[in-house]
Amino acid sequence: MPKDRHSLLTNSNIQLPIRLHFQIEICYILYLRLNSGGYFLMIRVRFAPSPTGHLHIGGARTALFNYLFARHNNGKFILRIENTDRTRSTDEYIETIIEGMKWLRLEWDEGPFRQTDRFDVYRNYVDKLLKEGNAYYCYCTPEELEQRRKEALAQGKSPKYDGRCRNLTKIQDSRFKIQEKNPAIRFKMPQEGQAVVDDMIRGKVVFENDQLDDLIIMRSDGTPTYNFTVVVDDVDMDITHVIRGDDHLNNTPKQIHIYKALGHEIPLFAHLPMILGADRTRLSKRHGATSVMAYKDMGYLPDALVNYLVRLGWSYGDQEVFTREELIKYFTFENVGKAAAVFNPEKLLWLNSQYIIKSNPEELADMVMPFLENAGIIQKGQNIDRQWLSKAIKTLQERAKTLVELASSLRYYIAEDVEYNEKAKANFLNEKSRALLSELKDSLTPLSDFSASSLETIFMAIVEKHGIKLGNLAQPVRVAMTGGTESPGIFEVLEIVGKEKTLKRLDKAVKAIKGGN
RNA sequence: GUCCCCAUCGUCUAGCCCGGCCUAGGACAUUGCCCUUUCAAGGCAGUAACGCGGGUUCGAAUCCCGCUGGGGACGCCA
Repeated sequence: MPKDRHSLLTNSNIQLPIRLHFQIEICYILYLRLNSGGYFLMIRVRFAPSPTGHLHIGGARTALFNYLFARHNNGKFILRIENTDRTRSTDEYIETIIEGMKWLRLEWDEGPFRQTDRFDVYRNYVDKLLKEGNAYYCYCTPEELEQRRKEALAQGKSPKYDGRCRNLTKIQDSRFKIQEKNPAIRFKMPQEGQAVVDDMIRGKVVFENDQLDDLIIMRSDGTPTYNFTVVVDDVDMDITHVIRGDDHLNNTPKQIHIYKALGHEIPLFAHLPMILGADRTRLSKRHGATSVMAYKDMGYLPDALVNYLVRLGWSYGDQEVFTREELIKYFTFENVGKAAAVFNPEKLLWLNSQYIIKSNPEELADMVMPFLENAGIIQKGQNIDRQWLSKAIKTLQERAKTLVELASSLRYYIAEDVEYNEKAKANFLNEKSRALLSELKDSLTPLSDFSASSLETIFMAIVEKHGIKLGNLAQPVRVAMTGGTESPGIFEVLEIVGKEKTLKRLDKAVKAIKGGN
């Protein structure tokens, strides 16, 4: 296996078109297969969230692309928790992130690893850099640095670190140590030449090294920082492809130099375009729900959310709806776009309705239970005939866009009684319909086969007898049965509600009209 | 201020690499019609986009340059 697989990709100094670049990458993989006696590159990717908040839409999309890329290539997907910021990271957030990943079925192969468990590893690498002259102690205080940054910005200058501790003499250094100043440790960034990021989405992105500053890799309290730990972990975990948000593109040249200082080959990168809110700024709480679990609570199906998220930046011709298997089969970075995407809740809602239509009623019955409890339609632990519930759900599938809506429509099937919508009552429960409702009730009373088809026969007989349209009978019945004017076909509704409750509700409607007048 | 990224309907996108099959396709939303016991679902039709300016070329959404616009990054955050 060649030591520097990257040289194959970076030797050419022309700007490669992306797709050509891609072909080279594929050739490279084939090359490995051919030249390594059956061994071929095992793709290893990771999702590395910081537990300073819930799993949000953007993070979930990043996780999803990592997952799909790994599965498509029979590689490994690793979950790593980046919690070196101990002041903001919490275990609760670690749990909710894991919960979100599980809900979306983004199964990982290794981990979750926590960076806080790996501090000795980072310490070793820091010592190595220090010993080899690639890092140095910095005695500037955060306050001083903040002050200088402000000044530079005010003067319209770059807020880059001025490097004043970079070349301290041994004497100066030990003088500071005697003063018991706790130093941070900075990485010595090359100041000449360029760093080239090899990106699967954007091609080669060139940065001038003199733009880069000596970043802090270890805080004065001895904890390591992100740009350092991310490289150490990716090296340690043999990550071959770093797939993450666009907002990290600017960090990448710095990380590349750390890879080099560590003597490790550089992975391939994929910087995904951002997800924006309706105002085209970075998606945040201001734009509505951003946490994945909030969508669960709003009655979205995980597969619908996954399907929506994948289409933010990725496409496969004109296809909109994908099974998980199709996603894995079709996913490549060749079809990932470069432009940021606006999160559109309406399209997500449409996809969700499509997924509800496609689902088995039995599956929906399971999924809707918590929502029924939440809405107080059934009590916790209350027994409910699943077969009957599935039948009821079947009539509602194409009418409910979320599980919340589904639960709420289920109310008139399950509850003992219904409450009338005022407008519906005024429009349909009147003197004219009273006789029809009463007649229907009488016709239904002796009926033993309470099925939709035999109910239809009875309805049609009444309609014909009076020379009216079916709607003239159906709408008042609908109000009597559901309290409102919208429902599945009236015969199905009656069949599912059942004879006993149907008669009761018809009776109540007739009485309501009498009482009302 | 500096650096980086991006640019097709209101939104997600196809087409761009390899210029002509583009009178720019699909989807969401929206409007109208059909179906219909209501509401949906479904079907059909409509409105709607290559940011601007220069090149290159017989020919540019597609290649090149500039501009404009948008986004992101510049932490002892990740």
